[in-house]
Amino acid sequence: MGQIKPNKAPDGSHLISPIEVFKCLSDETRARIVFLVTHEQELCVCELTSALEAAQPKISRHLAMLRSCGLLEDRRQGQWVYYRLHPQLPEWVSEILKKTLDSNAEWLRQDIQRLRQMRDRLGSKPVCD
Amino acid sequence: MGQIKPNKAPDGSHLISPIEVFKCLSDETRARIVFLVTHEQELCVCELTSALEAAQPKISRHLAMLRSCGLLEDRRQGQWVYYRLHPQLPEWVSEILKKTLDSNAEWLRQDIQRLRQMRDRLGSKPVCD
DNA sequence: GCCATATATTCGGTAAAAGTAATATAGTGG
DNA sequence: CCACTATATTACTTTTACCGAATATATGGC
Repeated sequence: MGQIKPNKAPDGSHLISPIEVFKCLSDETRARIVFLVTHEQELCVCELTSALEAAQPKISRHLAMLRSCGLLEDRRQGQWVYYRLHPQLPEWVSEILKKTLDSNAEWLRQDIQRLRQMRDRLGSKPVCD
Repeated sequence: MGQIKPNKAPDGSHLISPIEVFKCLSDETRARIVFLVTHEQELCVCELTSALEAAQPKISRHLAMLRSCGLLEDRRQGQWVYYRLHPQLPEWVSEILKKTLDSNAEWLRQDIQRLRQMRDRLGSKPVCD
């Protein structure tokens, strides 16, 4: 995965090639991140490490790739960094994300469940929010 | 890309994971093959080598991967082998192929053009048909 | 400034994927 | 059976991508 800076298309959406998109989604860790974020709107890094049960540097490295190709956008809030789908994602990309997610719900079940459990465990405590 | 034999889902469609699909499409040669086939319904190997201007063994190797994961189906006719999208492809896969193709027409333009030129050059001669 | 927590980056090793060249198989027509 | 064309496969080399461990940076609270 090279480091490609996203350019703008005439309509203001990001210029991102099919290959780039599919490369992003061809790694299991990245795919789970992208689809979790698609499902949950916004997630911080610690939620992702919990949900995926993966080491933090691993998640961060993949997040960097997803950022650099324009699929995700990050937003810092205090010590936390939140990731969401890039708002200027071309329509066809959001479409295939949604379609794939809807048709493969079972696939993400465990990750989503771990996410819920983590949130329940934290209860109303103001951590990571 | 491993050699994974496609299994059947309850509805008769192939069981193919999102990751497998995206891995197939993450290589430029394979993506061009798949989208060309999506666009043209059916293509034989020699048409693909011409359209992509690639060595025949290279095309054949990628075709083997696309076959083994259930994305393409092959059909032999005389000395030619024709490839098409696998008829039992899950609906979500055909959807994202169509959507991606429609939204990235420019991307395949040259390949399609070379295909047309090849066909024009052969004219009505009964080669590769 | 110091410590704790959250996140990012770098480095070195390794394994998987892609390319090239050579060779094998399959079908067709003589 | 032989020669020819189309396609597939194998063996080898090179490149790319991923991972783990260590380290760096950023923020918040004292």
